[in-house]
Amino acid sequence: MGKLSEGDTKTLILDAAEQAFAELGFDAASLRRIISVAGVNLAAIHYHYGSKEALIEAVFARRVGPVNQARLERLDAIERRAGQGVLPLEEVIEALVGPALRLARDSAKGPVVMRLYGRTVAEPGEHLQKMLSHQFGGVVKRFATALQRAVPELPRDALYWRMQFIIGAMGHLICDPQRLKLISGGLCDPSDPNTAIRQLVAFLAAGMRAPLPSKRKEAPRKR
Amino acid sequence: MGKLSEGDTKTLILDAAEQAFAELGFDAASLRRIISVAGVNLAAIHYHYGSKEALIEAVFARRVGPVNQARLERLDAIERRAGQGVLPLEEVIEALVGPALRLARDSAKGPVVMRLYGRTVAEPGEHLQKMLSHQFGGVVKRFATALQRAVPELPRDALYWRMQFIIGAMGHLICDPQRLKLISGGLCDPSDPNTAIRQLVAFLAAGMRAPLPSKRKEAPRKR
DNA sequence: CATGGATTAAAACGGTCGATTGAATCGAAC
DNA sequence: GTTCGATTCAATCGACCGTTTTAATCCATG
Repeated sequence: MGKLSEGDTKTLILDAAEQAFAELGFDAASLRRIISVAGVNLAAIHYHYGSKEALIEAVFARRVGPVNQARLERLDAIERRAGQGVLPLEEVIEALVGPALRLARDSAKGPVVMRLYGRTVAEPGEHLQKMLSHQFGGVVKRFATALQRAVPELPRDALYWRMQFIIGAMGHLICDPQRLKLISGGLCDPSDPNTAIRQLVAFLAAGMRAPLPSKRKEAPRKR
Repeated sequence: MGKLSEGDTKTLILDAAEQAFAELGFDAASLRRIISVAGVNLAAIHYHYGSKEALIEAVFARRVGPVNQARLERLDAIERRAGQGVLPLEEVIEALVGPALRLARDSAKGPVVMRLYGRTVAEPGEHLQKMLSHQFGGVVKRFATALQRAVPELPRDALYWRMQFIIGAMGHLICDPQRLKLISGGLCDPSDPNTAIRQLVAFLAAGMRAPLPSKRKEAPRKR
């Protein structure tokens, strides 16, 4: 039972794969590049993981598992504290976006992990999408009911629309932090998770509390 | 001077490539699949476009150009109407997200175009990112100043943070409309651009008007 | 030291990719 | 009707991909 973790081939592969996937994307990152960075043999990947798809899943699960667990634990605490009453909206949103954004600070990997994490959402391919549904399905369901309890007067269709907006804003911030620094002229530093979380939670909570859009005025196109 | 447009090889390639890129992603969509759908020869792609990269750029530019033009025209009209006063926030946001979301209705292609359009944001690769900066740089700058004029009391750093959230929410909605229908159990129909725009604008406008996040309470992690 | 399962190493397999070549075909101008 | 540039075609190139195979090496156990 190898309990060796430093220099362990399996972990070396995982680290190099994570780096390569985040930098180049899942398709463009070849196994040969990964093994050259990891300093191991090509066949080791298939020996330890079986296939490239399984390697992708392993890389993904290592990071997403703890994040989703942290999300659910925070949500548990919030619900326990609130009892039967309404849930505090800001805290629910923070439980959803906080652990993901904080991943950049907790891990020595830094922005690399963020890009990997956010990129998967937009990636095509049946395999990745199945994996996403499997990994996030439960979390999405739990937070849907939690958000409903946080803004009880919100109709269900608007709730789902706004959840989609939350996921999009969070995912884009996670996926591409460099663009923010670029367009802001260096004014905003996306690698600081505390500022990012504060700004994001304030924005999203206000969005969740927005009055319902008026039904009419749907096609005022010139004529 | 070929003014023939129906059955034109160049256009056939462009249409098939757009379809394939949207469905499979830029890397996974091979030129051989594109030519088999278009019913043309493999060499025709290189004859008319020179390379796969150039083809991607052509596919992208055909759709993004008109969208960005529509955005700027709408913004021009808003600024003209407002004179020196503050700009109406909802209309500025609608000018930014409306043309992109409406692309699905205006084009016969439907959701295919949406997925292509949104996917590029999250894609890695130096070439695509250069292209993005070139295509969107001006639009981002224009809308940054316009949004500043719409919420004058907002500090500049918060403005850029919130612009990033706007782009993320819009991009995710454009990129992956199916997930919304899935998680909402069919309650929300993302292919209806009017509803999508109404919901998105209401959410984003409220987010832009959100009070500034409090500075403290930044690390209450257990200890 | 000998042994046998676990791990690593080197080499090759079949396949697909983007790109290129050179000949065949088309179509308008003379 | 011939000519010539524009376009299409089949065939192929070299490179790289993920995967597999087979042999060498390690290492705890008897």
